[in-house]
Amino acid sequence: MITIKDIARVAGVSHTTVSRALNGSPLIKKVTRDKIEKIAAEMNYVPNYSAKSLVTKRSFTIGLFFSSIEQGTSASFLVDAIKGISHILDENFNLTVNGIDGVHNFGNIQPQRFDGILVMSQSDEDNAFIYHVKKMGIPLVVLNRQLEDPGIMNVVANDREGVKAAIDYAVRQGHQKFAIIEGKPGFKSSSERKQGFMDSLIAHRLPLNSDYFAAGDYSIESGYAAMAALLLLEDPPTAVFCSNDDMAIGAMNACYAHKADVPGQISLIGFDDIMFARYTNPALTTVRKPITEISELGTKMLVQLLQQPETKPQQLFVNTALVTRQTVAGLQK
Amino acid sequence: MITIKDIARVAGVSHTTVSRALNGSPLIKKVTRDKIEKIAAEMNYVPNYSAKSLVTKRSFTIGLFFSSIEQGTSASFLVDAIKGISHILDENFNLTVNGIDGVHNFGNIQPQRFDGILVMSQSDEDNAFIYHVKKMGIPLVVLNRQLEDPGIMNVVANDREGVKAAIDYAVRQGHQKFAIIEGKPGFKSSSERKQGFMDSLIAHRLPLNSDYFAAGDYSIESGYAAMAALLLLEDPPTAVFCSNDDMAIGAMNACYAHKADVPGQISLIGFDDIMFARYTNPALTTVRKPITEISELGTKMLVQLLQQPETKPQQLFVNTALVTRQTVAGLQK
DNA sequence: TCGTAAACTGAAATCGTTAACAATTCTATT
DNA sequence: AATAGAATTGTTAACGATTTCAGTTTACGA
Repeated sequence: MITIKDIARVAGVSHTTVSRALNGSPLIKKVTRDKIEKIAAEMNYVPNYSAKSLVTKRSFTIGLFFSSIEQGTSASFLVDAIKGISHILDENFNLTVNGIDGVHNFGNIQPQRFDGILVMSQSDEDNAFIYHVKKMGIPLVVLNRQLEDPGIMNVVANDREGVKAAIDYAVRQGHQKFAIIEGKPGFKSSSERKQGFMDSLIAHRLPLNSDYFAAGDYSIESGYAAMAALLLLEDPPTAVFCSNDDMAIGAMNACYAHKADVPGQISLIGFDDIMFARYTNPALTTVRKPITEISELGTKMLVQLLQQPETKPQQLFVNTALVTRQTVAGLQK
Repeated sequence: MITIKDIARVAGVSHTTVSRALNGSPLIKKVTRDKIEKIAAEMNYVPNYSAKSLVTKRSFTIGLFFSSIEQGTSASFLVDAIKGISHILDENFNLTVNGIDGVHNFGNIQPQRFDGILVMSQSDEDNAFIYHVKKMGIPLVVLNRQLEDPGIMNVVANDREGVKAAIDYAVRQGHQKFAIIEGKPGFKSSSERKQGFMDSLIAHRLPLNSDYFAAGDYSIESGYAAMAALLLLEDPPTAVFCSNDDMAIGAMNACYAHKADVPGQISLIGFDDIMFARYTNPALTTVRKPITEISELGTKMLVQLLQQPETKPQQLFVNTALVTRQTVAGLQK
C-alpha cells in the first residue's frame, strides 16, 4: 500500500507538503500541488482512513439507527430511508445500519466511532439511546418521530394535516359516518393522525361517535380485527380511516371476508403510501408520507451540524400528500 | 477520552501490559488481568478503533453491497438481508450498506477500509465490482446470484428445484396447461426458474407450448402486461407461474381487470414469498426464497474466511419451500 | 544591492494502539 | 543457595496521517 511518504520521495518534497497539497491547503504553490496530485493519481494513492481518523478524530462514518430492524419496521421504510440518505451523503462517508434493539453496549456509541447519527425513530423507547447519543456529544438528527425536546434536531412529516386533508376529501365525496382505526397506543404518530381525523370532522360539524374509534397497533392483523368489529356494528360507518397502510390492507381483507364491498359499502383510506398500496384491489387511497424527503432533509441538517456544530436545533416538517385511488366511493347526497 | 496509558498509570503497570490484558493475551498473570479489567471497566474505557485499525490493519467494518438500492431491489429483500447478517455478525463490527451503482470510485474499496465484503448480487453487471474486490484481496462472499467462477464463495437458493416442486404441486391439483411469465432476460435467476418450470412439465410429459412462454422483467407492470396477453389467447392456460411475486401481483391485477377469476379461471404461482404475498386477495401461493437464511449462511462463511483466509471457496445452496395458499385451484379430472 | 515581509516548505511531535525484543521476576532443580 | 528456564512485564519503535513551529525562498520597495 502506498503512503504519502512514497509520494513525497518521488516528488522530491517532504511528506508534509504532500499532505497539504492533497488536502487543499492554501499554503501550497499551484505548480507544486499540481505535480503532487499528478503523481498521487499515477501511483493510485488512497489515503489511509484509520491514520486520518486517529489524528483528526473524525471517523468518516455516519450511523443510521432504526428502532428495530427485526420487527415493526416496514421494509419500504428502511429502503426509502437509506435511499434518501445516500442521495445526500458524500461518497467517502460510510453509512452503517443498525437496530437500536441490537445495541447491547452503549459504550460502542461514541464520537470516536461516529461523526454523526441519524435515528429513524418509531417509538419513545428509543429515548434512552437518543439521550445517550446526545450526552456523548455526537451530532444527532432524529427523524420520523416528533420529539418534545427542542434541543434535538428533528425532522418529521406533518401527519396531522395530511390526515385532515384526506378526510376533507372524503367529506367532499359525500361521506358523513367516519370511523378510525388507531395506531399503536403511546406512539406520537398515532395521536397526531387521530387529531387530524378529528380536526376534519369538527371542522365539518360531523359527530364524533365513540363506536367509530377502533383500537389498532399498526399491524395488518390489528387492522383486520378492528374492521371486523366495525362491520358488526348496527349502524356501520361508510368510510374508515386506517392509521397506516398495513392496517388498511388488513381492513380490506376483513371486508372481503365479510362480503362487504370496497368501496361500495365501505370506503377505506390508508396512511404511508407503501409500494403495494397501488396494487391492492381496489387500489388504496392513502396519504403519502415522504420518507425519502425526510431522510434527505435530515441528512442535510446533519451535514450542516457537522460543519457548524453551533447550528441551532429545529423541528422541521415535511408535507404529506393525498393520493386518491379507488377505495373512496362518491356518495349521492 | 481515556486511553490505555491512563489505565496503566492507575494500575501501576506499563501500557503494553494493559493492551495485552484487555486483548486476552496468555502472557498476563490472572491477578494482573483481573485488576486491569476492573480498572478499565471502572474508568469506562473504550478502545480507539482508529488506532487499533492503524496498527492491526483491520477496519472492523463489513461492507454489504446491493446491485442498486435505487431500483430493482425489492424492499423486503434488503431488509431480510440486513436481518440475516446482523444475526451473525459480532456487535463491534460495523455493517455498511451501499449500492454498487453508487460506487463511482473503486479506489475506496480496499482491504484497509473493509475487512470483508458481502455482495447481494442481482445481475452480472456486478461482475466488475466483484472482480475488483477479489483483486484487492478482500474476503468476499457473493449472495443470491449463482456465479460461474469456482474461485468465489457463493451462497444461493435452489431456485430450480423450488419451482419444480411448485409446478409438481399444481399438476397434482389437476392442471395441465401451464404458462410462465419469465424474469429479466440475462439474469441467472430467470433461466434457473424457467428450467425448474420445464423440468416439471417434462417429468409429467406435458407439452411445452411456446405461446405459454411470456416475457417479463420482474416488475409489477411487466407481470400485468404478460398476463393480459396470456388471457387474450384462444386457448388460455389454467395455471401461470410468475417468476417473482411482484409480477404475480401484476398478473393478478390483470386478471381482475379482465374479469378472469383467480383461481377459478386462472391459477397463479409466485416466487419469493414477499411479506404481502399472504395479503393479496386471494392469498398468493408462492415459493419462499429464504433470503434471511442465505444472508446468515453467507455471513458465517465470510466470518470463517476472515479467520481462516485459506478456506476453499464453495457454492452453497439453500432450499426453497412451497407455500400453498389460495391462488391454485383444484381441478376436476 | 540589500532588507524585510510574504510565501512556501520542512522537521519533529502527536494521535492510541500493537508488537518485537529486552529485561525482570518466579519456580523448581541441583 | 545458586541458577537455568519459564513466566511475566517493560521499553521502544512502528502504523500513516495532520499540525505546530521553525526554516528557507521569493518578491518588492528603498
